[in-house]
Amino acid sequence: MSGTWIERFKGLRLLPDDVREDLIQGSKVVSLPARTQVFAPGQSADSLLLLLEGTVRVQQKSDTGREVFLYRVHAGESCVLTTACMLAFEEYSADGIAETDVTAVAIPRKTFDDLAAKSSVFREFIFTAYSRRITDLFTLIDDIVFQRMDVRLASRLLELAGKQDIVHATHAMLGSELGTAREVISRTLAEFHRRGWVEQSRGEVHLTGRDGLERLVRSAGGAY
Amino acid sequence: MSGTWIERFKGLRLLPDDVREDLIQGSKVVSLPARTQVFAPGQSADSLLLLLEGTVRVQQKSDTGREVFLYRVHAGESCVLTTACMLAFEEYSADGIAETDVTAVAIPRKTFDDLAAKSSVFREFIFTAYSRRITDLFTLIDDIVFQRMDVRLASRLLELAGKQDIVHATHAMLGSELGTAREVISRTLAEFHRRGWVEQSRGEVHLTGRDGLERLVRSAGGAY
DNA sequence: CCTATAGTGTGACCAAGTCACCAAAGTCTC
DNA sequence: GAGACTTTGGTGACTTGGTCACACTATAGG
Repeated sequence: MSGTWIERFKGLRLLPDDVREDLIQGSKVVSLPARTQVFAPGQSADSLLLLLEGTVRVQQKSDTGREVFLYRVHAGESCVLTTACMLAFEEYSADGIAETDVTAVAIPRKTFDDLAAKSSVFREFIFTAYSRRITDLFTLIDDIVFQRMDVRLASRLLELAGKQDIVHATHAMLGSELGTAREVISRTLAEFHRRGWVEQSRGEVHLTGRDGLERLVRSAGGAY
Repeated sequence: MSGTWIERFKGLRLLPDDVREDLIQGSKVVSLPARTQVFAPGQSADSLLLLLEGTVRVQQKSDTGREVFLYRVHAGESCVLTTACMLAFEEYSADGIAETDVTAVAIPRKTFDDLAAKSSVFREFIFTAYSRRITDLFTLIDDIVFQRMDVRLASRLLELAGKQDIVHATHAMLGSELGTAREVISRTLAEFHRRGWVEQSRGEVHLTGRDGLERLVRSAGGAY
């Protein structure tokens, strides 16, 4: 009973065998191509998704037509907030878009409720996922309110680059990630360039001075 | 079995009798004086609170020492986020303060988990509460990012005034509610005064032209 | 009364969002 | 390849909002 997708989720490894069986039987693995709308406001979700591969971008459309980036779901995480909706029979206000090709486990409402009743390990898994997401939202709010844009941009660039030294994103995309205007990104990147921290070309940013960016982030007590 | 506090929570009225009994036996009603710290970061919560009387203000302390107001829990609602922490064994990053004298039902972890296993009605109650809170947070983020301060202040004044025409709060308090500086509140209120919408005195704001405020809020597609 | 303190008012300045453009780099079509 | 169109990035002028410094005023407590 090892080698199933369950092993990929730390919180589920401790599930007793019979519950595992239920979970595997009662759910199915699905694939979605990049740029699919995974869920949308006004469309009541009927499954909880656990991501196996790819990333999903969750954002909120404002009344004014603009969008705020809320968070990104990575492989090994779950779209908990879909659950919120699923269980609360409430309409969702955020929408999710597959950023890459995605494979995920879809747990339908019925299976979910059965497992929540049956297994305390499963309950804990769900609540931990919630908790983490909510904490992230708190951090996001904090950032938006108190953190300077240059610090937030530096931090996000480092995050998006990962181990590489390049970020593939237009200024407009970066602006939407941080909930700010493209112009602000352009100006801030120009400043970073002046300081020798980045080189730019169309649609990409090369990090040529990570340490500068890192120092900036640290100096502000940032999260990364 | 009517006339207990359970009746005050819509989502719990449908609980079967045996579960009600468990809930009442396994929890207790507590009272807290105004300004008590209900929960704090770094102090792992051991009960879920359902508010019977009073209000609790939930805010997040920033690294930089300032605070962001997150939301207010009213009578008939629950401190769900405490739950997140409680169940996830994670440390909480927000803190809650009783704004008034408060009475609440405290459900310890053990009871909570038993009920979650036993009753689908209880599970739905919990998830609905979560869902509502998360949606509120989304709306908050949206407001912070896209809404003008004058609209937000007008909206908040109307909300705080309720059916009365007076708000008891200093400029500093209003500033902290909206995550902005006292000076901004002073200036905006001065503007509202010039337009004949409010009169001010020390520690209070009289709404003398609700319609003006309401028009401002509506004109921006506001939430109220 | 006098003084401390909490609450409020204001001006100068800076950071960031908005608006209106323009310029440069890629794409498509013929 | 030439020309038209689209996407992306750059820039200046202006507005809003946050920060800092400091002055003024009401009120509570001696």
